[in-house]
Amino acid sequence: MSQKCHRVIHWFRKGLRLHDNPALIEACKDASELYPVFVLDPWFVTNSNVGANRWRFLAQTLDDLDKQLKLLKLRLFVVRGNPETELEKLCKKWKITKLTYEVDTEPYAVARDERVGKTMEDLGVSVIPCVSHTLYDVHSIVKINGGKAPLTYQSFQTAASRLGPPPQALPAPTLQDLPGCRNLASDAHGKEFEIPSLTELRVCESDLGPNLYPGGETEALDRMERHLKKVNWICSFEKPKTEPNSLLPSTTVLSPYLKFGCLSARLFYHKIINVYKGKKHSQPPVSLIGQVLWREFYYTVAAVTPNFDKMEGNPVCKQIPWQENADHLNAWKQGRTGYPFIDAVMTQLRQEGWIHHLARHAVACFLTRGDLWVSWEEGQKEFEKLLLDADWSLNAGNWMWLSASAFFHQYFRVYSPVAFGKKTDPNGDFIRKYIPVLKKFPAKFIFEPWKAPASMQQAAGCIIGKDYPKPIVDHDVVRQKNIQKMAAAYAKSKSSTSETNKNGHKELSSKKRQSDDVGDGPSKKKKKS
DNA sequence: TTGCCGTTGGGCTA
DNA sequence: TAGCCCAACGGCAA
Repeated sequence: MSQKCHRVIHWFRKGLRLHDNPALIEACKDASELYPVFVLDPWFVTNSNVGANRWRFLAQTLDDLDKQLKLLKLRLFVVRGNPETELEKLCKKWKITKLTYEVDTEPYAVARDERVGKTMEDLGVSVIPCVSHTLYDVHSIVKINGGKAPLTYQSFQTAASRLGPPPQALPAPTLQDLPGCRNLASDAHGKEFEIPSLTELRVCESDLGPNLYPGGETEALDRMERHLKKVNWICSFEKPKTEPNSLLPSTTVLSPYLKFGCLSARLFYHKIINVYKGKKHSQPPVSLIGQVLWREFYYTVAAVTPNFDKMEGNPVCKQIPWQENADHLNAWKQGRTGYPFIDAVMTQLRQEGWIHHLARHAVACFLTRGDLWVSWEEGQKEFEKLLLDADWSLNAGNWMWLSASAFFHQYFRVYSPVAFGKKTDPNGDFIRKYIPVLKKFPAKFIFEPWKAPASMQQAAGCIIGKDYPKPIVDHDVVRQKNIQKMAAAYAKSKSSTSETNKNGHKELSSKKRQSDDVGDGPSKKKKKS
C-alpha cells in the first residue's frame, strides 16, 4: 500500500483534460495534497500571436477543466506570471515535493522545462513528465528510423508500425483514486487563482466570431462521440474526398481539441480502431487513423529539426527567394485578393477560426508558390494567430508542404483559385455566405466576377474594382512565372547541396549509412489494387 | 545507381 | 470518367 506522502503540483500546459492523462494519474498516486496548476503568463497575453477566438477557446477549456476537477473535490489554480518563477514560489509556499506534467516536444517548451527542472532539483522536488500528447514518444520513432527524422509519410509509417499500436488511453481519475487527499476546493483557492476573463485576456468583443467550437474536454468528448456514431462515415472516410467549401464542416473539427489536449489522440485513435472492428475501412494516409498519424508525423520531424518554423537554418527546408510584398500579403490576410474563393476562405478563417484542410491548401498555395510568391513564414504567422487548432509543428510542416519547401516537391501542381473551389461548390454558395457583396452574381461568374459584363455587375449591385477588388494578380500569368522560379530555386539548391556534400558539410545527408539494417525491417511496399 | 511513386492539380481529349 | 500531358521533383528501397 503506497503511503500518501507527497504534496504535488500537476502542471497543466497542453493536455487540458482528465482522461488519458498519465502525469495526472502519477500526481494522484500518493498525494496528500494535490494542486492542479495552469500558468498564464501576462507577457504572453500582451505579446503573443494569439487571436481572440483562440483566447476564448482557452478560457472555455480552463473553465471546463475546473468544473471537471471540482468533481474530484479539486480546483484549478490559474497562476499569473512567468512559469519558472511562479512554480518556484508555489513550491516553497505549498511545500511541494513532486511536480508532474505532460511532455511537450516544442523547442520553447523543452527549453523552459529544462530550466524548471533545474529549479526543482535545487528545491528537492521530484519531477515526473509523461508522454500523452502524442501517440508515441516521438523520439522513439526517430530512433527506430536510424536516428534521423522520417521525411516521408511512408517512412514515418514504417518506423511507427515497428513500435506496435500506441498505448491504450487511461481513464480519468476518480474520487476513489484520491483517498485521503486533502480537499483543496475551499481553503487554498482564492480569487487570485480564478479562470481568466476575456477582459483579462485582452480580447476585443468585436474580434470574436460565432462560438461554433466551444473549448473544453466535455465538448471534445461529445463531439468525438457524435462522429463515432456514424459508423459508415468513419469507415469510409477519405480526407481528399471531403469538401473544403461545404457550409457545414465536412470533417470532424476535432483538431482544436487535439491541439489543446482537450481530447487525447490515443483515445481518438483507439475509438476509431474499435469502430473499424470486423468492417471494411479506409487506410492511411487518407483514413481518419491516417489523419492522427499525419499529426504524429509532423510532431516527430518538428521535435528533432532545428529552426523548424523558419526557412533559414532549417535543414529540411528548401531555400527559396520569396519576396516581400506588404500589399499582397495584406490583401491575402484581409480576404481582398479579388479571387472570391480565396477571399471567402480567409474570411471564414478570420471569423470562425477553422477552415477545411483543402481550403488551407488553396490559400497557402496562393500566398506562396502559386500566385503571390510571399514567404510561407508570413502565412504561418497568420494561421498561428487565427486558427483555433494552430499547432506549432503541424502549422510549420503544412506550410512547408504547401509551398513545396519540404516533404512535397511537385511544385508544378498548382491549385487554381478559380477551378479548385468550383469542383465541390459549382453554385458558389460558400462564396455567397462569406462574401455577401458577391451573392447576387450568377454561378457562371461568381468565381471570377471580373469577367461579368458591366450590366451584370450593375444588376448584382457590385461593381468589380469598386465594391469588390479586381484580382491582384493574373493567376494564369504568375503561375507560369512562379513555376519557373521554383525550378530555378530547386536547381540552385541541388547544386549547392552537391557542393556541400563534396566538402562533407551538409548536416542531414552526411550521416553515415548504417549499412546492415537495410532490408531487415518489414517491407511496406504495397501494390495498388 | 536506378526506378518507383507520392493524402488531395488543371486542363484537354477521347 | 479515364488517361495523358504539363515539365520533370526528391526520398527511399532495391
